[in-house]
Amino acid sequence: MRFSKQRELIQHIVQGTNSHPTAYWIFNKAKKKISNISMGTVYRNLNKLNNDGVIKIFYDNNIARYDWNTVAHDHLKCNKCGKITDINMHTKELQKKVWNQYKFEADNIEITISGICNNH
Amino acid sequence: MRFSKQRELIQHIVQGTNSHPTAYWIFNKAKKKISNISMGTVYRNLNKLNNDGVIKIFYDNNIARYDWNTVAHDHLKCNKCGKITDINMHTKELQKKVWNQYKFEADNIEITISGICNNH
DNA sequence: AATATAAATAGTAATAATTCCTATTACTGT
DNA sequence: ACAGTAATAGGAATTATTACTATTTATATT
Ligand SMILES: [Mn+2]
Ligand SMILES: [Mn+2]
Ligand SMILES: [Zn+2]
Ligand SMILES: [Zn+2]
Repeated sequence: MRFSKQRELIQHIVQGTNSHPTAYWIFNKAKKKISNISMGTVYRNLNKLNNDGVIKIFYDNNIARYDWNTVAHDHLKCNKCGKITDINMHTKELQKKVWNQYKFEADNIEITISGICNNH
Repeated sequence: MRFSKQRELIQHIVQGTNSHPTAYWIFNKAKKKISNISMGTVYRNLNKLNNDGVIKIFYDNNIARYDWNTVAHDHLKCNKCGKITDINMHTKELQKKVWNQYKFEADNIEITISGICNNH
């Protein structure tokens, strides 16, 4: 993979926030440094970085969000303030259970819990 | 809520399959009975039925799927054949854990597990 | 340093998924 | 039967994402 300052910037933006940003948020942030950057470039590079395991993509209802934290973990989403927080459920146990009960070879477990966070 | 034959048909379609269909699949099925039905009508009524607790909506990556089974349960998605199967994890425990550890009031827990099903 | 190459980008068009708008329709009470 | 009104239907609009292509840029080779 060839170097590109666009991809480097996009990676830095994702790695510089805990907010689990959307592509559009990243695009707007990137524009401040590279004013003519395009959405196509943002999406192309986010997917590339995800495929390389540099960042992680996940879906919040029907929109993609990007996460610098590539270690398996889960999320709490507050319905009041929209904040998405990292949590850790031990999914290894679920993985085993699913194999024992359903003979299903799980390679990805996503748990998204929505509700009301401790700020309210 | 006023009666409409469109909504009745949409409800019947969702309740008549275990395939966790998308809006588009439901739309195509509905067209066979009401040829001029529109996507807007399909979405509006699916959301209405979901809000009334008649059916349940969930998201498979970035697209909505609809489920006649309104009792809390989770899903296995096969990456080879695309089949989505119902499973039961005890989310009550997770709910408690999240409250104890993070003081987060969970009102919805969605677990989607992807991998390879026992047909392969 | 100049050149060749192949990959990446910008800009735009296309597609897919969903929501919004407004004329029409159907339930309710007279 | 009729009027009033709120819900509905269909299509237009919006949003999110991907595809296309001429141009630019990084890197390897001379
Ligand atoms: Mn995270
Ligand atoms: Mn189900
Ligand atoms: Zn909150
Ligand atoms: Zn399968």
